[in-house]
Amino acid sequence: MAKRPANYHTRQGQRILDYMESLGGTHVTVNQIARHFEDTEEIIGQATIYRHLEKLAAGGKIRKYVLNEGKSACYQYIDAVKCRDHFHLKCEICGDLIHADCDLLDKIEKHLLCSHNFKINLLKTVFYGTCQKCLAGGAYEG
Amino acid sequence: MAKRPANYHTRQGQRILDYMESLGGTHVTVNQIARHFEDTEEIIGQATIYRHLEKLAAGGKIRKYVLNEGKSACYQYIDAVKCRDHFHLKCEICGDLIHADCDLLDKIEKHLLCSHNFKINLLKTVFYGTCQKCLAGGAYEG
DNA sequence: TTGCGTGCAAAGGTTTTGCATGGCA
DNA sequence: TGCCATGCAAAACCTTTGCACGCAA
Repeated sequence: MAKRPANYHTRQGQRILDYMESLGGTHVTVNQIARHFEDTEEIIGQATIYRHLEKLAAGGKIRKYVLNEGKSACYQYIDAVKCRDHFHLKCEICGDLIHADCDLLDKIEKHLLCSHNFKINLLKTVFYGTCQKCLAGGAYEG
Repeated sequence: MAKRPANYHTRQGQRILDYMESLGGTHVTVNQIARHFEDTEEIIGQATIYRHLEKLAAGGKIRKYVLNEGKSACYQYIDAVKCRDHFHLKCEICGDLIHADCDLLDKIEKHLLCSHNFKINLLKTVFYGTCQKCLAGGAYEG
């Protein structure tokens, strides 16, 4: 009954995944991705990029971030295996992604499950805030 | 140099503030607010609602949540007395947004700040996962 | 009277969707 | 061959902005 997408292997899907991997963890917007393929003269429609990013994010290959409200979302390649058991802190100012690995996580996970009956998905959950550097530096853009 | 708005007292501004207060801390979107005034046959333009919400948020009367990039923001009246923070649990299956209000939040907040030097932004952070209903029912919509 | 606040409509931007076609399995 | 994926364009969506008029001070 659950309609499962076939997930064909296509040139476009491969190119997009390759590109995300090649960035080594840097985040990019859809616009930047689109421009990249324009530059390399690969024709990949914007809708296709969106569709693939959505799939990749759902599958845990990449992660989607929303740094500015009206602005476009950012996507970043992650290692789904390594990132399964720690949580992620995304700095809204510098954009850094911090992989936090500590036992608070267990507590949160258990508490949400026991007290709120909520099973958290760590692949998708991101804590937004301000990182050490930006807290200290007090670097505010105009 | 800072151009300070005069902040006239107007019917619209009062009505919007009244309405936000009357909700007692519940979230609403701009759309819900607009519909409310349509229902009560108060003519208040959408732009006016946005402008007032922005002012109220800037003045600390209400709080703005940006939970999803393309989706509309949520606004919540802040009661000076019971100005409780809470966190958000978003069910990936049914889409429900749960407002969880418990003291685990304080622990998380403090821990992230003390141990990870990370100041979490609760207005933006959302915990993704599976809610009680969907865990139990296993109800998948086609 | 002054000039801010308002309402309407249009613009701006990002993301989604419809549909005919092409490509993967 | 069947069906998904693609590309193009248009639509949908939220939010901001421009402008003339009304209303608070």
